[in-house]
Amino acid sequence: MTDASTWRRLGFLLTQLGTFASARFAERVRDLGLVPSDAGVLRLLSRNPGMSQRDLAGRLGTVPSRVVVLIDSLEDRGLVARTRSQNDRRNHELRLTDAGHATMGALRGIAEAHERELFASLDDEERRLLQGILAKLAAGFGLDAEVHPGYSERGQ
Amino acid sequence: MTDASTWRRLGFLLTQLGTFASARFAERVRDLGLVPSDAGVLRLLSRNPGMSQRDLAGRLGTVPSRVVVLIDSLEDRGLVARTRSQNDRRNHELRLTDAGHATMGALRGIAEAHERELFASLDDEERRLLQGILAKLAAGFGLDAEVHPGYSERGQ
DNA sequence: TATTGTTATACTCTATAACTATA
DNA sequence: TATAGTTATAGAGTATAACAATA
Repeated sequence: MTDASTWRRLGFLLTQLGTFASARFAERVRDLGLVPSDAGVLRLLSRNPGMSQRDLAGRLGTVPSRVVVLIDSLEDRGLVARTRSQNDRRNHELRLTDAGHATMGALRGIAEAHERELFASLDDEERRLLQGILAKLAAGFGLDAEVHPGYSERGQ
Repeated sequence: MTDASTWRRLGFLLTQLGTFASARFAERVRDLGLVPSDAGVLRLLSRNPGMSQRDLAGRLGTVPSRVVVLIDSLEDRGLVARTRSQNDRRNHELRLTDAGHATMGALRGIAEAHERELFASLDDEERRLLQGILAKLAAGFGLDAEVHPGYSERGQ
């Protein structure tokens, strides 16, 4: 049995490191002129081209009116395009533009550099163990493997 | 060498799980009528009674004006008391009231239950490994062992 | 009548700057 | 003149509700 101080420290560490990792990622994407929520939207649209705003809201766990603001901003910067669906003209189909795909490519590079930086102090065995344990925890809590958090309520 | 998809997944998992853990902790402390930032302040004051607001701001990584709001709220609820320092009447010495100590006790119980819930799916060996790896990472990034994140800027 | 997206609006959180009281 | 704390204020992010277009 693990003692109480270790019990306490584990959740604390997870929260601290998760926050640290997010903040560091935010710094990096800012170099691309993006905020973290932009990055998540681009990622989701690159994998699911043609998604409607409503689908996107559902997937991100937020409300449609928030998606309007997110997409307005990305559209203004020429990274995402809205086109009216021909099947149902109420829908907007969302897709990355060419510039959006290019930014998405840069984002992949940034994500990889981010990972390398974060886990540079671990050896291969430690990384493998950490990956296994964190994946087990995430699966247990039903976390969506494609969606970054931070689209609803206030982050804590 | 670990392959690229594993690299990527690790930081992603850390952010997801950290956010999940914070959100779950926020739910639990809400049962005590607190928000997470209250919990961190109570914790710090219980270990450092007599702290000034300026010291607290520095420790939390935020600005003095934010501390005013945090302490106002805790004082209104009778959990923290301000007393003018006799050495330097510009300073407020901050201390938990009796009710504040009682709430702090309840908070310890909640923190422990939180840990048990989060890591229930792991066996002792996995917990030990996770603890070692996370502690190594946190130390490498210079994270303060006593301070929860979330007092500056916006959560991500 | 129901649904998609939009707008208007309000609320919370946080930071900056000006202010007061003490030193 | 400098420092601790406070107040006023402004900005960002997010949600709710009312609305227009389409089904």
